[in-house]
Amino acid sequence: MVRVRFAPSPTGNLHIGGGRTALFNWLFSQSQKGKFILRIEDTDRERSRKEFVEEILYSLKWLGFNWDELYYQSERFERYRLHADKLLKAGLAYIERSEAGKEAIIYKVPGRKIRVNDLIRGQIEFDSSLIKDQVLIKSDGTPTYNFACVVDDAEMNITHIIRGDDHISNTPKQILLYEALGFGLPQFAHLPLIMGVDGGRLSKRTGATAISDYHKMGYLPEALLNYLLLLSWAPGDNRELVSVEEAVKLFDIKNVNKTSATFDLKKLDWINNQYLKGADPEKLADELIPLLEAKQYINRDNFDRGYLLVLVKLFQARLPRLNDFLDWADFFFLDEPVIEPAAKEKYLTGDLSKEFRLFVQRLDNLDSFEIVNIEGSFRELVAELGIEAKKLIHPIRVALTGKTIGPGLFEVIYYLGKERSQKRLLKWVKSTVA
RNA sequence: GACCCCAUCGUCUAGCCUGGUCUAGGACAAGAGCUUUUCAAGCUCUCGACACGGGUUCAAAUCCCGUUGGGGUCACCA
Repeated sequence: MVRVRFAPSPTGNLHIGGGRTALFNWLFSQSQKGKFILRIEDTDRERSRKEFVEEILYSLKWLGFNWDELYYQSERFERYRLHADKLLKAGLAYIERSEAGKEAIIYKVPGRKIRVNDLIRGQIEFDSSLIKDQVLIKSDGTPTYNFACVVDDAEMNITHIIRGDDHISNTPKQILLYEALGFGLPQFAHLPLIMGVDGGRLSKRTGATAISDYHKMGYLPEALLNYLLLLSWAPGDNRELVSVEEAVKLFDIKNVNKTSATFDLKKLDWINNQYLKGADPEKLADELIPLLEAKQYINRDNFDRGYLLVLVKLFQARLPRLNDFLDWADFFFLDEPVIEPAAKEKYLTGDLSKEFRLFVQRLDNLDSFEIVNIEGSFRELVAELGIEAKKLIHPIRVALTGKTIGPGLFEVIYYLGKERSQKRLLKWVKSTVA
C-alpha cells in the first residue's frame, strides 16, 4: 500500500510551492490507490501558529485534497525522545552540554558514500564525510526537523517521499538516520522548484505566494491546479487543459520534469479564463455574492438571484479572474456608472444630444423591449441619420457603462433595462431642448 | 567557497530513456489581421529555442566528457 505525506510547517500560509508539493503527492497517492497523509510539522513552538494550521487546512480543502490521516508533531515529542535515547544507548549519538547546563543529543555522522535512486532524477551520490554531526534533540527538548521527519515517516509507514528539490541535501542525512534507527528506506522523489519571475525563489516580492491569496483574487481551484500541474508535468499530447481527475489516470512520477519552472501569471490567467467559461454560473454567483455584498452592490437578503445569474453568464467567458466581475460589471449595480476619464475623452467629447434623444425615443416606441428589437431600431436610426453604427455605439456604451469594453451593447441595454438606459443617455443630452 | 541539482522559443513544455520520421511540435505572451459593436472574448497569420566546446557515430536536440550559466543546501528553522 502506497502511503505518501504532505508535511507543511505552520509558520506561514500554504504557499504556491507547498500547494504544488501537495498536488503531486495527491496525484501519486490517487494514481496508486494509496493513502494521503497530512502531517503538521509544528515542532518550532516559537514560530508555529494555530491560525496558520487553520489556513493550511482550509487551503488544502479548497484545492480539493482530503487527507486520510492527520498528525501533529507537537503531540509526538515522546516518540522522538525515545528514538534519540535508542541511538544514545547504541553509541551512535552523544550528549552535548551547553554552558547553561542544557543537554542536546547529537548524531555522530559516519563518513561514507550514500546513494539515492531518486524517482525523478535517478542516481544521486553524496559523501557523508562532508556532513557534520547532526543535532537530534535540541537543548530545549524539541526534535530537529531531519530527525522528527525520519522518525515520523518511518512510524507512519510512508512509502514514498515526494517533496521539493530543496530537500535533496537533507536526503543523505535522513538516510543515515533511517539506517541508524534500523528502519527500511522509503523511495524518494524530488520535485523541481518553482521560481519567481526574477529567477530566484518565489517570494512575496515576485507575486502572491499564498494559495488563499489566489482564491481571494478570483482564481478557481481547478484552474490553479491545472496550471501547477503543467509547471512540471505534461500529459504528452499537447493538451493544456487537464483536470486533476484526468491527471490521476495519466500520471507517472517518472514523467515529472527535472527543470525548475517560472511561475507566470499570464498563463494562469488564460487557464483560469478557460475554466471560467465552462463554470457553473450558480457556483460563480455563490462565490460572488459575499464580494458584491462587501461592495454594497447587493443586499444578501434582498436581491434578484436570477438577475445576478444572467449577469454572470454575460461576463464569465471574458473574465481572466472571477473578481474582475466586480469592476467590469459595476455599472449594473451602481445608480450611476463610473465614467472612465479616458473613455469619456475618446467617445463623449462631441455633442450627441440629438442622436441620444432620438434613440431614447425609439426605445419608448419599441413593440417589446427585447435584444433583437433594440438592435433593429438602433440600426434603423443610424441608417436614417446616415452615420456609421460604431459612431454611436461607442458613445452609448461609455454613457451606459463608463467603459470602452464590455459585453455586446444591445445585451447591455436589455439587461440594464429601458428606464436606466434612457436615464443614463439623457444625462448627456443638453437640456436646452424641452 | 564546498557539495548537490538543472540546462529546447521571453515563459510553460513535446521530443531525449529506445540516435535518423526535427529545415524541432503545442500552449501562454508579444506583433499583425479578421470579427462592418468594443475587447480583456473568438478566428487567422507572424515572430521566436536545441547554452557553448569537444568527442562517439554514416547520422546527435537526443549518448559521453568538459566549460559556462542558473538554482538549491550547507542552523539547536522547517
